[in-house]
Amino acid sequence: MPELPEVEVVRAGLEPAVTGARVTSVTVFDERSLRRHDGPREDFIDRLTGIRMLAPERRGKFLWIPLSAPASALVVHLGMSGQVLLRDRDTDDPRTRIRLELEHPEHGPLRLNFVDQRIFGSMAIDRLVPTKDHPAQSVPSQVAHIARDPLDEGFDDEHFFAALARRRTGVKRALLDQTLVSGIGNIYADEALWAARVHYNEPTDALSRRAVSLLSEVRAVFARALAEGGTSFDTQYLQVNGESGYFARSLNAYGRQGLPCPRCGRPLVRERFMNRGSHFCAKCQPVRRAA
DNA sequence: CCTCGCTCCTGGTCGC
DNA sequence: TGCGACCAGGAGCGAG
Repeated sequence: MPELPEVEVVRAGLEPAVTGARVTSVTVFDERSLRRHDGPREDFIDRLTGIRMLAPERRGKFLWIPLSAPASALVVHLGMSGQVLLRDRDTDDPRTRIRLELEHPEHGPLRLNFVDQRIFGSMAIDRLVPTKDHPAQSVPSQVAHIARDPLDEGFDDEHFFAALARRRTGVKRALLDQTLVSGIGNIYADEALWAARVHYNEPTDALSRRAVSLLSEVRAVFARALAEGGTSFDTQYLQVNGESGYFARSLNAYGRQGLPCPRCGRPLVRERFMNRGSHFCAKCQPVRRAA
């Protein structure tokens, strides 16, 4: 499941390939992948064809490529199973929903396949709007309600702690709320909670200072995943061009139910929560109640 | 305004 | 061998 680190690897891998490239043709194989586009497929195709792409940007799990048409961008969300694959002109991929043919001034012709098995992801053309807290920056309108992510220079730690404490809910639900803090999905939420020794359903207003270590662990988990994703151009290109699209992770809690906790040895537990799995150590992450 | 549950989706896997 | 049930979960939406 692509969360912030995976999306960032895609963004970085796309950057050298698409920046300055011109879109020569667009094919929409499945209109459901345009669910978030405001208009029919013809509108999407018309607005993209012939346009030039600028350097890709990201906030949380949202990725967008600003376009030469003023104040507009191609917004990409990978959803559960989305991939953006850079190919040569002759290569196709199963379950390609949208295809862009590009012409790059240096790299020549390039094919960009948007592949998505479960069609939770999407592409859309959207307008860019200034951000509230930093009007010199702009983001797509459909990203404007998303909070900054913890790797964003503009992320305000104290503001986050205050907003977290005001919530009347469990901490994992809060971590997954992209309007509070963006980029965290189910896997890295479980990993950060395990590292900070916090139970997933602990009330946010009971965290107190452990919220500080929780945010710190979120950043550490992201940093490790990014390090695994590689930072060289070649590695990034392989990710974007690769078969799976996602790099292998070393996980301590997620998906490890029944296996020993790497910290205390007690078998890890998996419970259903919010219609998905929560993986944790019942000893290291005991249930606590509000103070 | 806030919280929470439902819905969208497909393909791999499992059990009968 | 075939087929139905189940499972994975990000994000938007509407109910309360």
